[in-house]
Amino acid sequence: MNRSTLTEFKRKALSKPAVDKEYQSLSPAYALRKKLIALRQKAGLTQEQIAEVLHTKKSNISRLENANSVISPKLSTIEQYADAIGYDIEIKFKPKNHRTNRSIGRKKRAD
Amino acid sequence: MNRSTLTEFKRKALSKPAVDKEYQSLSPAYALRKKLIALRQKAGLTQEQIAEVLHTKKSNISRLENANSVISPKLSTIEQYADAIGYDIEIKFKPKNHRTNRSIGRKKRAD
DNA sequence: TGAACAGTTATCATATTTGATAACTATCAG
DNA sequence: CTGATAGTTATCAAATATGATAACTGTTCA
Repeated sequence: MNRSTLTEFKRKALSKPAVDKEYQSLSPAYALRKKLIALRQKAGLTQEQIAEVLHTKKSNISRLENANSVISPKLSTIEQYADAIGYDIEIKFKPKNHRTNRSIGRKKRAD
Repeated sequence: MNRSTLTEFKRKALSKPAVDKEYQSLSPAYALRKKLIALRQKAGLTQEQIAEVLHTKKSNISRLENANSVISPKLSTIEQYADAIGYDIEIKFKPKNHRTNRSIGRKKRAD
């Protein structure tokens, strides 16, 4: 119970490693969560406020936004979230063999 | 080889009541299914072929594509379907009050 | 007519998401 | 420190999507 300056010490000691960086940016699920968070903050809303609009709880909003959760949300859930922050959604399909071929990895010598 | 899938498609499309014409085109779920069907046929695949790739059954593919079903598919399901026909997906967010400013409504003086 | 093909629909079991609650960390301000 | 705010995580029950099977319609072709 008694933690005076120790608390401040610990909070800095344990910071999140930047493990997931470029990797998951390819995953639509990951990209989605980043967008959700960005748009919500841009709208100046808290998770709790969104939860209220959607008649649910903030913990559920957190789960939706958080990449740690391994859930794949329903389309309607994404839709509702988007609606709460004032957006419509659209699902775009882009051909897989779209070679952007541009500075994706380190260069490899073509032999 | 293209027996009459196109014919069938058209028949279905045209037999839809006019009610869900302009209406549901606003629904992402509806737009999605239309895209799924269109892209699959463009890829020259049958529901059964897609089912095979995804290790499932054609009835499930039908359910996914068919607007009659009131299900809201998971993001991962859409992803897998897209993958089977050679596409990646991306979810786009567009502001609800998107003033395209272009002949949508009458102009009003912004004072 | 009949067989093969493509898609639909119904049903059930299983898997997964979602909702609700509660406890927790962390930050900020008095 | 205390309280308030924002977000996270765990857990369980309830809701819903998905998988599998089977029966069905409609089309095409011989």
